[in-house]
Amino acid sequence: MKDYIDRMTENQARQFRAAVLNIVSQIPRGQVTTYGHIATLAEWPSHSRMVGRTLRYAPEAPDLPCHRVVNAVGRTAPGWSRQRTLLEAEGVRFKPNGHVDMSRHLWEHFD
DNA sequence: CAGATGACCGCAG
DNA sequence: TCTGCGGCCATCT
Repeated sequence: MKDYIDRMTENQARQFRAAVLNIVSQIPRGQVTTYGHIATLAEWPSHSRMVGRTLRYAPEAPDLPCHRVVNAVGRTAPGWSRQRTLLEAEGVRFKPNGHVDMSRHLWEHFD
């Protein structure tokens, strides 16, 4: 049982952000992954919210496919309708409820 | 320094 | 399938 919380030092926060950007840059075209999964791959589980923050305030780099990141149920980022357009252009299918068909496009970072 | 916020998550109901 | 709620934790007010 966890009776205390590990807090990030500034240096760890820097590495965390770098790891997030690195992971996102590896998402294959036509596939998506989740904030929580990225946090886990970055070795900081439970920091899914920080992943979202990192991407929201990250500089819009052309080589950073942050549009391939959705939440656990496949919902796209609020206030960014263009994300769906970008994904559909890659062949990503959306279900009638407006969510990405995760069973078909979820990227698990297989090596 | 206390309370609110969010590109989140998972479990009920 | 959808909504609500509690938990989460760095930031913001």
